[in-house]
Amino acid sequence: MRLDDIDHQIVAQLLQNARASYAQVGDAVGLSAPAVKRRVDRLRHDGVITGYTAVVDPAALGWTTEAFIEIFCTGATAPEEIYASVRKHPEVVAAYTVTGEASALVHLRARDIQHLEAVLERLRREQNIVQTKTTIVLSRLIGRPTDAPTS
Amino acid sequence: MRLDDIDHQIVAQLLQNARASYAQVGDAVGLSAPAVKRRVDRLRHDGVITGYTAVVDPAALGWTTEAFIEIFCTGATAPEEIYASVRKHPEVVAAYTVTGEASALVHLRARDIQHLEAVLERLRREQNIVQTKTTIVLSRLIGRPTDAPTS
DNA sequence: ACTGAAAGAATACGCTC
DNA sequence: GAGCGTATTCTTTCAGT
Repeated sequence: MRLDDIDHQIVAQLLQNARASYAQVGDAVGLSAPAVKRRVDRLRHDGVITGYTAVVDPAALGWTTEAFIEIFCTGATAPEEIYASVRKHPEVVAAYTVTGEASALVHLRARDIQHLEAVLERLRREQNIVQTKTTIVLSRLIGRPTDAPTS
Repeated sequence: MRLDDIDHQIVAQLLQNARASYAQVGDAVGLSAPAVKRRVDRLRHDGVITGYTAVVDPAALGWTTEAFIEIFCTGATAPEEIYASVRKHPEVVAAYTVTGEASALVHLRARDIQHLEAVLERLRREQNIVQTKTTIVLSRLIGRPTDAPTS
């Protein structure tokens, strides 16, 4: 599962435009369309590329509020339990276990402040969670869509 | 620029698989392929969909370390200045200005801990930045690839 | 919404290193 | 044998009506 330079170029192309045709990608990297397809198939099979997604502007869909929540859990709560508590909430975009005082860091998006408040209440009702600390995003400076997949 | 229910379904489909054909999307939402294309064109034109990207597993590319850095700036540093200080570093995946004590929150990815350390040193050399507080990601619990675009 | 022309994807086959 | 390219067939896309 070693990736050569052309593999990296192909990945870069697909990061830029996941709907590009194999011929287009081939033009960019100096390969024929079937050769590109073979490599992409391999990259998918090897788990380097796990999927393709549209890049959507949340604000255009009416999701104007974004926040990071530090979650503090009881004693030694396993990551699986945190996962279970957090995955139910569709507003959660990402969640991580982290070093430091907090047990986990949750990245979420809400329609507005009222919606955010509702989500926080829901989160705090979870059994494991004893405290939350919210940091609201004022503005997004950079946001490369480079996040890893759910599945 | 109002979106009806079918628009939302189309967006959901493309979030799930950006390389799906118009016919496939049409099947899922109950429309013909050309009708889907018209709507997608409109969604792109209206800035709801800003692009398409591959979902890549950073670990498979050798990027195993991830961290969130709270950045503390001198006095009243403008968001533009923070942006300028942060955008140069390719390891930065996302950056936000936030409420709370910190001026900004930076999400970054590095190859390993040594690389992370190097990035932190680079960041701290920036003029505006007086202090950083690093939180290292131990494990990713959830990561829906729903982040907004760069441009 | 449907049809016809054009473009792209997938497979098979032959060539080179 | 591993990898690329060409050729063919089949599907998808797109612009007309």
